[in-house]
Amino acid sequence: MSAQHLRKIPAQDFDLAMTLNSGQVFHWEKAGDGFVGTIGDRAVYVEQCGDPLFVSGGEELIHSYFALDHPLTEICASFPEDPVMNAATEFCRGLRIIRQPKWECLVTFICSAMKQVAHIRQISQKLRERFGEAREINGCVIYTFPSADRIAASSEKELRQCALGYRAKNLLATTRLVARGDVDLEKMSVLPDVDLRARLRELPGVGAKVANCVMLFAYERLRAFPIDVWIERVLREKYFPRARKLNAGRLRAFTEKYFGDHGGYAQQYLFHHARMTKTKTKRKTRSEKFVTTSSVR
DNA sequence: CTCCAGGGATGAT
DNA sequence: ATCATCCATGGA
Repeated sequence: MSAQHLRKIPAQDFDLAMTLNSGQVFHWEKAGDGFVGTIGDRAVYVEQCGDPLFVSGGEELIHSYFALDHPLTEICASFPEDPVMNAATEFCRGLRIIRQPKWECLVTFICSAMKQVAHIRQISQKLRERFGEAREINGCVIYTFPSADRIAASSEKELRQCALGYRAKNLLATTRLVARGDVDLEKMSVLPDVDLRARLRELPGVGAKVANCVMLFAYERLRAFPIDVWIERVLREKYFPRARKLNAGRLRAFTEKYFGDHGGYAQQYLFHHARMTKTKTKRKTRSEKFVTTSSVR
């Protein structure tokens, strides 16, 4: 795309590439010097050169989607002061929690159960290609995220062809609740955190973790603290290095009080930092495993 | 080949 | 309330 067709958006304290690659959204693709993707039913191109963004596809929409109005300095200043949190905050400078469409976010995280980020991207892509609408931008063909009505008109068999596996049944059940109007995701915006979480968890395929992801990434509930295998590993290794009887309830109680009003942001920084700095440990030999496990006793 | 992944539903204690 | 087991699929 030639530069004169792009509009400039100021974007201080924002890292576009890190935000899109931090495991909160899964459909953006590299294109030229930037990324193409959809925001709702709009196709968008975004690239970052220095601080500002250069975009085509609707400046106000993009400004809101990437949450450029979030006071990132204040948010980071609200984090607890400890070495683990400080390292993650330094590493994730410019990473923002974006405002995703609710339906799209809910479906994506129902599909995320026991899946690697790379595979969630594949599932998202297949759902879009099969059920969404094509859009063309910057020489790329991309697809909108399909509506609840469109997915409700499909079958479990069709969904399984998108590599959904056992998640297909839950996704279809939740889709039908939304398509029939039994659940109104937009109206749920007015609910306080506790009630919103409870309502989300009534949906098939939505447990504590997925509910918190949807609250954080689509309902802008910045306290919501999803605990997945990565975060649980960080908490156990870094914050409770020698604790026994550390169950889910105990972890939840700790995270809710320790990480504060922007716990969701803190969680995302810990998550991304842990994933990006993971050391590809050489697989332990049988004898090493024996020494390790026996020394724990 | 094996191991594991941004977990949830279910049933047994 | 808390815990064990099963669930599909594919990347590493």
